[in-house]
Amino acid sequence: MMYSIVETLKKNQLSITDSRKKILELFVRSKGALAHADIEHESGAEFDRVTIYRTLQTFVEKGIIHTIPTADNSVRYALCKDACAGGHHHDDHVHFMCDDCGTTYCLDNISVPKLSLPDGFTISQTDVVVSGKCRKCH
Amino acid sequence: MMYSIVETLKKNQLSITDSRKKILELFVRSKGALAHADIEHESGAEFDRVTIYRTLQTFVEKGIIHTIPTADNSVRYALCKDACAGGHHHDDHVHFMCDDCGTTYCLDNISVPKLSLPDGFTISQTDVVVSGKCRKCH
DNA sequence: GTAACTGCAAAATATTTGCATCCTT
DNA sequence: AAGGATGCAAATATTTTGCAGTTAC
Repeated sequence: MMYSIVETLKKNQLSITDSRKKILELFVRSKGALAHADIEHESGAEFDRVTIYRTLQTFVEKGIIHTIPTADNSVRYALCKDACAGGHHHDDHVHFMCDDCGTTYCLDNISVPKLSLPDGFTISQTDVVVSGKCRKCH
Repeated sequence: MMYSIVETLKKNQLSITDSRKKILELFVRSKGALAHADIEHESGAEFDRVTIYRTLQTFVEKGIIHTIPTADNSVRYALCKDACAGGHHHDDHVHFMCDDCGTTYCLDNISVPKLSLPDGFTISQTDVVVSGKCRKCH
């Protein structure tokens, strides 16, 4: 399936700018999740740090990308599935982070099991963060 | 069951100092997880920021506390069960973070479901991060 | 042309490091 | 007494904010 950068931006009422196109393209091309620093480096330091911060924030608000909770509390982002768009991330995710190489995968096709919590707790979202060794590191 | 602050420190070959005793006591008394800032405030700003950083790091290394992956990537810590001690956190956890009040709970008695990942992935740890409304906020 | 986006400077916040002093054992 | 722990100062890293100039539409 084709992912159209420009379409995605338009669909979310965002103007088409260089930084948005290139940063979104990085996500589309990337297999794993990206941290702020990854974007800074992989884009060849083409944009200001601040622009990257603001672009990521905008993308998160629009539901184009989402943040990933990681075991080491580093901030990483990954593309959302179409279902996410609109700023509501009600889909449940499984994320995998490799202990060796640090690559973070978004395992969208693995379903998150339903949990039953103690009385008085209501669930709005469930994230599963798995650590271990990935394909490449075996 | 009784949790002995001093015993825990001794068991881990740590010298018994004021900051360690008081910070560990905060964790024992606290129902939820604590962030660096919580400790700074709740301890009455009694210790230097740096001491708190170093103490938390020491406790994590010794397996007395562990960090919690949160949906908003804020760094929080919670007491480990006895099984954790020794620096190996091989137990799987369910953590709950309230969208309203931010309180983070360590739900040790809820078991983490086993997942099957794609070929080539090996699991060392599974964290489940649940968001929603807690008891107090309903 | 206008509103939105970007870059630069700077502020605010968070974390780490070095070193002299103090405390635990 | 000796080694480790703490406090302070400062370096470094991260994130946010304000504003003027630029760009998309």
